Formats: sequence, structure tokens, C-alpha cells
Amino acid sequence: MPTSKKPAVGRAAKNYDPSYSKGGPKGAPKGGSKSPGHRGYRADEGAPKKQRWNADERAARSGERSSSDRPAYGDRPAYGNRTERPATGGRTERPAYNDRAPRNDRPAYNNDRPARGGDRPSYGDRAPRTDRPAYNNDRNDRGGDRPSYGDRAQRSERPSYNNDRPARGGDRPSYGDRAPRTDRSAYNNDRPSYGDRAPRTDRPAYNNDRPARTERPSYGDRAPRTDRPAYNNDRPSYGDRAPRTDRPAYNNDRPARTERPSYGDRAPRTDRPAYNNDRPARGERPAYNNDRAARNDRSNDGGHSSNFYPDRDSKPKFAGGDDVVLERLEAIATTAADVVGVTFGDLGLGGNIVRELALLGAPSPFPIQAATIPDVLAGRDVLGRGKTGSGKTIAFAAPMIEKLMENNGAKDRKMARKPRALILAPTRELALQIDRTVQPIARSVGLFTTQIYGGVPQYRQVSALQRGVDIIIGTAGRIEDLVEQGRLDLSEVVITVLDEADYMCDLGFLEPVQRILRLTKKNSQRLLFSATLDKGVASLVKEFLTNPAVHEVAGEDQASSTIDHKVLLIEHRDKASIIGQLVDRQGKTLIFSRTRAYAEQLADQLEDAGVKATSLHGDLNQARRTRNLQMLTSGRVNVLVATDVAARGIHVDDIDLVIQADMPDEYKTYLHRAGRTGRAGKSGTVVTLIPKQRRRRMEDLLDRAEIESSFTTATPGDASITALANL
DNA sequence: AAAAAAT
Repeated sequence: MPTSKKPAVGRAAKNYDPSYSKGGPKGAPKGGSKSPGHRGYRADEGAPKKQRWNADERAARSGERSSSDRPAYGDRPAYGNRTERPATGGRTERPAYNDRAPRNDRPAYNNDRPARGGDRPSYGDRAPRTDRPAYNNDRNDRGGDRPSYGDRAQRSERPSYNNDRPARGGDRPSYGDRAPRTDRSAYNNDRPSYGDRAPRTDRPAYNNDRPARTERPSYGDRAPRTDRPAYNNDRPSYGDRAPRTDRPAYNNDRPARTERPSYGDRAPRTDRPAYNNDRPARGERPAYNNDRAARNDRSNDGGHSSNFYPDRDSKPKFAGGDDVVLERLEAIATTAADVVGVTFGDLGLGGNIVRELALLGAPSPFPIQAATIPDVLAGRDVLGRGKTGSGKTIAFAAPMIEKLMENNGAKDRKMARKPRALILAPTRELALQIDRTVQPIARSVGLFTTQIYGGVPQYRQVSALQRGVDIIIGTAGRIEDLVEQGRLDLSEVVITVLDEADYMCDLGFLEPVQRILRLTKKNSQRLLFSATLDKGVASLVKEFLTNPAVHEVAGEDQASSTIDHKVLLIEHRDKASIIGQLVDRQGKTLIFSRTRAYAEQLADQLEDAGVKATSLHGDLNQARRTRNLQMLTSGRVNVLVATDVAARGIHVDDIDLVIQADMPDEYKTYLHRAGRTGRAGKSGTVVTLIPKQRRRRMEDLLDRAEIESSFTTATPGDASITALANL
């Protein structure tokens, strides 16, 4: 029984999700914007509720889920850590972090629940739950969903439950003894639902907490905007331009870099031949070798080289080589000097978009933007490579929106209109971040966006789709999920963007991405972007792109970077204490760990040591992930310990130290992790901790990344460490 | 190993 109920409950929980960050905001804007019809229709019902829950939103849920999730953690017995968590006073400390307090409560709930066993009769109240199933059904209809909210009335009842519970608490003792616990397993199953309730009960509390969270208030939409500033900062990264200005010089330097020709990756590869020999291990290389063969052929054929590949100096050329994909590639390297005096308007963007870009902190285009915008507007498929923070998001978002507007005017506001553009990202955080940039631009011309990613209730997402959305930004899993549910139709998608495209082609990601791309309109426009775009995307290019234009920005190499790299050779047993000493500083520090468990453990250790630290990894529920990242962004904590979920694309201002507690497996990962610092032309330091026996491998990796780094043997308390901490 | 759906 309980099990059967569980699903229902879980769904119910999803349905009522208050936590739609954007749905609420969007709803409001829409009402203002135009289709009152839509609004009036469901918006009204939803709006009020949304308002209520909007405030709570994700935060509230995060709390809820976190608790509910924990049971799930049971699955992760592997993570001794979690078991530890309860133990870790550190987290109890987190109570400070609004969330945890709730969690403390939850244990109580657990206790309560046994009591509830007695209550269960009351749960008969759960009849509500019976209703909930209905909710699920309703959800399909959405309109029905809200009716379900009607159920909330029940929720009002719940409070009473709460009241009852205290009494029950008394009962519990007896219950506690009772089978209840036996039942608990069952309850646990139910809990999901309870999780909801508790949450709801808690929510008020959460809400209260949130007020504290200055961040969240902003959060709904604002959080993003808060972040936007960050984007702006990125654009400061425009500040990067300055660097780029420098780059020209670098370019000059590059000539010196015969290797660099490989540009990022490829030059190395030229070198790699040697590496390859060393690294037989890399399965990838075989492919590379193949490619090279192709390249060689190309060169032979027509001296044809594309920037996409090794030759940077080469201008657009057509390859007649073996690699079909490559043949069509037209590589163009743009320099800062090329775009001096160019405006977004010159590139073909309309007034509204140009004005919005200025508001976002992008008054004039960066090189990657100047390079790709015209081609995107011309309808071409594009491959773009630009350093992280160099403005890639606007490079594809602005022209994409311009095209959508041109093709459909602003006329099509039909309900449930099918989305016409799709942006795929590898992580939820990145999808969220991208939307923060895309949404305001889209709104400026009357288009709507929505995020479609997992870890949050799908109700809002589905609700947005039913109201009608033009641009979808999301991750593969939930998108496929909604497609399978028949709630998302990608057949009208005429522009698809893959951010971090090379990463999206990694094992495990490629197939879902291919399946999704196949659902989009045949021969429609595709844009692939990444800071480390390499041949790894060849398979996608071959199947989905036609005569793509390949762009990159000259001078964006490590030599032009503002990042200082250091490798510390340490004893494994000293790792924790050394990290503790390194983070004993003022600025923001991002620590990368190879595993979720270690990220969690390290965060706990640091907290126990009195350092304001938190973690970010896939074992956390989405609400906490979002919140924890926000804590670093807002400065509530100075240290974030993360897995590679935070390696790509994530922008947080002023991270001046990146510590790699575990060395990355590949050079691209190193580049992306390092790219979290040294942004906007600011200085940054990357410290990698490795045992002596890894030195050789680390040197090889740095060579591939074309990074120069010092190697220093260090033990806790060494001057080399304190010097870093004083940066 | 991690990420990406949910349970």
C-alpha cells in the first residue's frame, strides 16, 4: 500500500511545487505583456499561488527535498560521509544555513512519523493523498493541477495535523515501540509525500528563513539578476577584451607558438604525436591519430587547414581531406583588433536587443560575438570556440533571438505554441546561468524562455510550456523525460545550441544529445560552442551540421592568461591540513574534488575547522546545489568544494584561488577548472595538490594544456603555502 | 568518477 501511495505522493509533491523560480516571474511579466487570455486562463489561478510559493520557491523546497532526499541517500550507503553528516557537527552548524535547521527538524519528523503510525488513521486524512493521485492526473491537465491546489485546503488541514502531532508526540512513545517503525519503511516511502507535508509545515519556517536570505528574495528572478551582475562582470570580462586587446600582441606571440597553431588543443596535438606515444592510454587519441591522418591528407590536398584544427594561421579553407566534416569547415580567427568600432547593430541585431545587451553590460561586441553573430543571423551552422567568460552566451543567444523574432514577428503568442529554439547545457547550474542572460534579451522582443532541467518539480516547467514558450534552456535528462511524457514537442525547433559542446559529446552525454537533436527540425540550424571545442564533436558535426562556419578568437591562450599556476607536491596525509591552510584567507576559493564523497567530506572538515565552507556536487538536491552556489556568489561562504559539476561555465565573481584537491584526468578539465578564476582580466591562482608520484603525469597534462607551472614540494606550514594564503 | 530523470 504505502508503496503505491508513495508514487502518488511523490507526484503530488511535484505537482504542487511552489518552487518555480521563473514560472512565477514569467507569469507576471506575461500578464503585463500581452496575452491576458493566457494569463487569465491559468495565470490567474497560478499567479496568486505562485506569488505565495514563489517567495518560497526553490529554497523552501530545497529544504524539503533535502530531507526527503536523504532517505534516498540511503541508497548511497557508499557515502559513508552522509552517514557522517548527521554526525558532523559541522552541518548541524549549518543550521545557520537556514536549511539545516529544518533538517534538524526533520529528524523530528522521522520520530514523529512513527507516531504517525498511530496517526495513520489520521492519515486516513491522507485521503488527501488519495486526492493527490488525482493531482497527478490533473497535472496532466494542468488546469486540473491547480484545482488540486484546491486541495491545499487540505493543506490548511495539515496545520491541524501538525497540531495533532504534538499530541501524537506523546503517543509516539507507544507508537515508537510499535511496529510503526516496521512501518516506517513504508512510511519512508510515504515520506516523500510527507516530505512534502513536512516541508509545507516547514515551509512557513523556511519562508521565514528566507527572508533572512537576502539572496533569495532576489532569487526568483532576481537571484539571476544578481547573478547577472556577475554576467556583467563577465562582460567585464569584456574587460577580458582588454586582455584581448593584448591578445593581438599575443597573436603576435603566437606566431612564436608554432604549437599554438594547434590552438588550444590542436597545436598540442601536433606535439602530441610525441605525447601520443607516451599516452597510449588515452583512448581519445586513437581518434586523434586518425584525424591527424586526415589532416595530413588535407594539408596534402590543399594545404587546407581550419582553425578548428591545428592551423590557426590558416584562413577559411575547404578541406578535401578524409574527414568529411572537416572538409566543410571554414575556420576564421577573429582578433580584438578586428572588432574595434563594431557595434551590435552593425552585426545585424535589432534595437531592442542592442539596448538590452547594453543593460546587461555588453555595450559592444566581443570578438567571439562579432565573429559568430553574422553567421548565425545568416542561418549558418556555427562552431564557436572562445575562452570562458569571453561572451559565448551572448554570441549565440542574441542572434538566435533576433532570428526567432524575424521569422515570427512577435505575433505568435499562441498558447502551447511549440518552442522554436533549444539550448542544451551539461549541468543544471549552467542552464540556469544561461537563462539569466537569455531571458532578458528574449523578453526585450516579446519572446519567452523556460528552463527544463531535473531536480526540480516539473509542474512549472510543463506549465510554462503549455502557456507557450519560444526558447528552451535545459539539460538532457528532463528534456527527454518531458518529450516522452508528451509534454514537450521539439519538432518546431529551428535553432539548437550546444554549450560546452565538446563535453556534451563525452561518453554518457553523446547519445542523449543525439536523440534530442534528432527530434528537432531536420536540417535546422545548429550552433556548437565551447572553450575547448575540439574534434570530439566530429560525430555531431557530421550528423547534424551543414557547412558550419568555424570561429575562434585569436590570442586566447594560456600565455595571455592572468592566471598563475602552481603545483604542490605533497604527502597524501597532509592534504587536508594543507588545504585548510590555503583557504585561511580573505578571497573566495573554489576547491575541486574528484568525487562527491570527498567534496562533502572536505567541506565538512573545513567547517569543523571554523572555515565558512559549503559543497556543490550531484549528491545534493537541486535546491541545495543552487543555494550552496549562491552562498559562494553572495559571499556568505568563502570556500566552495565542488566536483567537476562546477568545472564548466559556472561564473562566480572574484574567485581568486582554485585548488585542485585531486588532479584532473585530462587537460581540458584543467583548463575549465582553472577558468573559474582569473576572470574579467583579474588575477587568479590555481594550485594543484598531487603526490610526488603523479608529477610526471601532471607535467604531461600541463604540456597539453600549454600551461607553464611551478612544482614545489610542500608540507603543512611551509612558506610556500602561507604565501599562497596571503595572496 | 561525474553528470544527466525519477523513484
